[in-house]
Order: sequence, then C-alpha cells, then structure tokens
Amino acid sequence: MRTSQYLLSTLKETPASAEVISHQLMLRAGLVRNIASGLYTWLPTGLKVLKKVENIVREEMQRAGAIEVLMPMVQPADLWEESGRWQDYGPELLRLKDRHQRPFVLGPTHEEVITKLVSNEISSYKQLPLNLFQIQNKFRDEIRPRFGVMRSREFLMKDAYSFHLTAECLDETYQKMFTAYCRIFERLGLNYRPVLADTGSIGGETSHEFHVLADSGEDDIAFSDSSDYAANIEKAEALAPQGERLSAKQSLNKVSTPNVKTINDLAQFLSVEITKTVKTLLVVGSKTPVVALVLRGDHQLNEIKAEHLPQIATPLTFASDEEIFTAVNCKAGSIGPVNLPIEVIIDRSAAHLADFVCGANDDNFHFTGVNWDRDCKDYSVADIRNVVAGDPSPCGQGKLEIKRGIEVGHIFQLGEKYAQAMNCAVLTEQGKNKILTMGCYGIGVSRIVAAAIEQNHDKYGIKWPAAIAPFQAVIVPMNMHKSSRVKETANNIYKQLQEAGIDVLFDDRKERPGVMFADHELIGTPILLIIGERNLDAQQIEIKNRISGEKSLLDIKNIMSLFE
RNA sequence: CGGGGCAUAGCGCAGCCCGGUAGCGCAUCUGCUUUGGGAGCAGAGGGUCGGGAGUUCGAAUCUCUCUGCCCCGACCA
Repeated sequence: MRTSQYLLSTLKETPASAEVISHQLMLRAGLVRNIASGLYTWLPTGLKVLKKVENIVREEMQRAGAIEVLMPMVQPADLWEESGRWQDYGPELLRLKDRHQRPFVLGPTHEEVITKLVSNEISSYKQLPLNLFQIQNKFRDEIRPRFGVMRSREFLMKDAYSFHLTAECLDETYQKMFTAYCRIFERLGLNYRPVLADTGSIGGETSHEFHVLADSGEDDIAFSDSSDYAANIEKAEALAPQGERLSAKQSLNKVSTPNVKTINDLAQFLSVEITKTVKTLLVVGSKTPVVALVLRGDHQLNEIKAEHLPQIATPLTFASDEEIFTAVNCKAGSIGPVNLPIEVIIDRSAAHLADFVCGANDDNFHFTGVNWDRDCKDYSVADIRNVVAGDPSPCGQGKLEIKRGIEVGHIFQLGEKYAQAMNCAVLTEQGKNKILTMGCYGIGVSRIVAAAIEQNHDKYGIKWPAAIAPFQAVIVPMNMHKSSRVKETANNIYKQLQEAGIDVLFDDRKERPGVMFADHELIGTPILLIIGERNLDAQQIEIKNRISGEKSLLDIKNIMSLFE
C-alpha cells in the first residue's frame, strides 16, 4: 500500500474528548473516528488491526471444533419474551418497532436466536455436541459509554454457543474453549489472565473471565501471590478471619459524636482504629422493606455478593433517606446493629470484632465497646465484602494481590436456562426427550484492539504486537523526490516485498523525514525500512525496530531475512 | 437517572464577566527556500459562534428553552 493512495488520517494534537491512552492513540493514529456517543467508524488502518484480531479468533475457534454462523443483529421481541429477558434485561436492551409496529430488539447477545435455531435444526442426540460461533456487531445501550471502543455501544464480538446432552460433555467443551482462549491471547501477544468470575445477568454456574492486565482496566482482579488462583473481585471470596473472636472487655457505652458523618471522622473523633469500627448500610429487602448490612469500617460492600443473598432484592438498591428514617428513626450516618428492628446481616470480618464502635440509631450518637451476642443477638453472617490486598487467598495458598484488568473474554456454563425456556430438546438413545445443556463463550474483538494499545505503547505512539500490527513493515524513503537512487531502491524493495506477500506500507508522500518518522511511530508499524543516500553506496538500508527502538544496517540483498 | 462541565474554522483554544465589523496556534492550498526526527518566509481559502425563541437600535456575548458531547456518581451508613 502506498500512502499516497491510502487514508492515513493521523492527528498531531490529541482530541479533548479522549481520556485513556488507547482512545487518544486510536484517534491520533487514524484507527477510529467517533460518530455519536459510543459509536465509532473504523478507518482503514484500524480495520486492518480489527480484521487481524478477528482472524486469529476465528482460526482458534475452528481449531477447537466450533463452526461459524451469522445471525441477524435485529431480533424479534417474542424470542426475548420466551426467554423472559424482555422483562429482565433492562434499558441496555435497545427496543424498536418496525413499520408494522411489531417490536424488535437490537441484539446485545444471541442466546435466544441460537437456541431457537438449534431447537429447530437438531432433533437427535447423534447430532451432539455442537458448538456454533459468529463474529458480529452487538449493540448494548450502555449507561455511560467511555474510553473509545473499550466501552462502546456498538462493538464487534465473537460469541459461541455449545449444546450438550450431559454436564460432562459441556464441561469437556468448556475446557476446550478455555484452552482455545489461552491460545488466542497468547497469539495476540497480550499479557492476560483467566480469572474466576460471577455469571452476572446471563445466568449459569461455572464461569471464567479473561482479562488483559492494564492500569486503566475497569475491573479489579484478585491474585494469589503463590498459586494460579485469580478471581474477579466481584467473585473472590473473603475468608473468615482465623482464630476465635476475642472476648468482650469493655462495656457498652453511648457517646455523643456531634457532626461525625463519615467512618474516617468517627475513627479520628474517638481515636480508635478504623478496623475497630463497623458501618451499617441499609438496602431494599426481597421480603422486607429494608435489610441492614454490617461491614468493618475499612471494608467495602461487594454488591454482587450481597445481591446473591435471598433476603436482598435484585438488583441491589440502597434505601432512600425516607426509607431509612421510617425503618430506624435516624439518619444514614448514625445506624448501627444494636437494637435494630430489622434483619441484620454482618460480614465475616465484622463478625470477628470485639469491643467495636458503631452507630447508635440516634443522630449524633455512637456506641463504643460493642460486642456481638451480648449487645446484638439477632443476626446472620455472610461474605459480603470486597477482598483487599493482603487477605489470605481463598485457595488456601498465599495472600491476595489486586490488579486492574480489561475484560476481553468470558466463558460460561449456562446449563438449561435457555434450552428449557425455548424447549430446545432432542431424543436420547433411549428415545426420551431431553432438554439440552448449554455453554456460551464471548470475546470482545474490538475491545481487544484498545486493550492491546493500553498494554503496548510509549510516548511516541502504539507498539503493536507483531500478530496484529496493521502492517508488517513500512518503507520510509529519505527525500525520494530529490534522489533517483532512493526512489529506485524504494520502489524495488516495495515490489519485492509485495511479491513475497509481505503486508508493507510504502510512504511515498513528499514529506520531510521527521513527519514520516513521527507518523509511523504513532501508527506503530513494527519495522521501519529507512532508505537514504547515506547508506546506498554500500547497498544498505537502515532498519529500525519500533518495539525495541534498535537501529541497524542491513544489506539490501538480505532484506527477506527480516521476515523469516 | 442524579450531579457537574463544555459546545466559536478540520483539530486545540481565546473572545462572553462589561453587547458594537469573529480571533490565535496547528492543519489545508499556492509560491520560493529547506531536506536523516513534527522546517522558514510570503500569500490564500475556510465560520448560519450547536438549534430555536426572547431582550435590544445592535447578541458569540444577556435571558429562556431544546439538543449533543465529556466527567463524576454506596464509601454516607
């Protein structure tokens, strides 16, 4: 490709709307352009990268035995009513009507369509197992699209769905997909981790997420420092503290705490460690108006864990000021578990405290010297907090560390949820009807492009892993319009590389060297072939490696050695 | 959805408070010079100041309204 016949579209200045580095570089390098909130056009260079990612994903899915299909993006609403998600999915599901006023949705995922398809096409156990995938645009009407294509509303996703007679068979395919995903991210050249995950709105049991590690990631991942254990913080279990709870030494004492609003204020005002305080949060209950959740002062509520408790309404909703006042007759900052007239659930770590401090259910008062069972008897204990760095790993080995990750893949064992709802069944060997069990496996193809940049860049621009670089190499001639030797050499090398099937860009613009270098380092092509009068007497060109920054001279006749 | 911010040339911004001929840098185009790391000089093109309504002799500027974009949102219990 010659730049004179191409659309480079690089920008010198960073558009003000871009916050994270990958978004800034994708705009500056001319990979994408924003068209509306969460909607992007892929420019030629960006599309080349996207296609390379897509092809690696496709090859590995096929290698693992999955078969490609393509389903429509627009789906009839009745399929979603059949699965129950017309009610459950919420405003992320974009609903629309056609000219006959028939309701449709813009597909955020395809469980319904694929289950319907398989239920129509498959009727015998002999046709199983089956693993179908597609690579297709999805639409999710995100509350807050951000970070460019990292969290956009329309995005490219690979989604696969497998169908099985037995849980064992599902498990086998799940393991194959796990392995295929590892191969994909290794081929992409990314620093990634598979982590245990919550199954979220899709439902089901076993689940792993694949995360690319990057500080700008939106998820917290907990790792053991001495085993393979890794889990999304939503899922990572906080173990109960070791040993017996200390016995009560202090007596219950109500103290005045005027203008103390926060836990930090409280700890400071009473000169106690924040770890000797508890905070009490009121959330909407499933059977009662409100339920109290009690956490140690320095801990944070894990909303996912809390939402899974049967006493708590889904989705988790914090009680309003009015609901709080109705239930406990005080303001939010003064609630505590002592004599609380509602159901109390305490976190394992809070349950281990003795002689602690809490709100007195009376504005501007707190209790000190509080002890479970003596001062507060009616409660249950659960794991409802986020783990923190230094907690013991739930696997039993080592301590947890926490890092940020970008979720780029997610695999689930769905079970029978959709097959049941849509009556997807086959006849068994015994001639009996059996509902199928399903797995589903997603990869965010467009998000991978952004994640790769987050992990591979420097102050000059993108440093693409070789497997997904838009070009394998770029020819950068110095003052080609002045030197017929440079021009001839550049053209010859371009022709030779093209004929050898190398994806090479030839910068034939009449630009100054500095402009060319800056553009190509921004775009991040791995190898720069710099052709100038300087080295031509010796029949050499200069090679610059974008990743390492190393420069070297190479005899022109050996040029193919670069691509072996 | 709630809170905050922004909207002026392709991009980045000033002008607005205090109403009076729409500006700067970069980019673009032309010419000359320059040529191994985002050049210099001279000139040129490019704007319904996000839309609508109002106040006024006069609105980018003041008022109202709509739209779009960006940021933040248990941490207080």
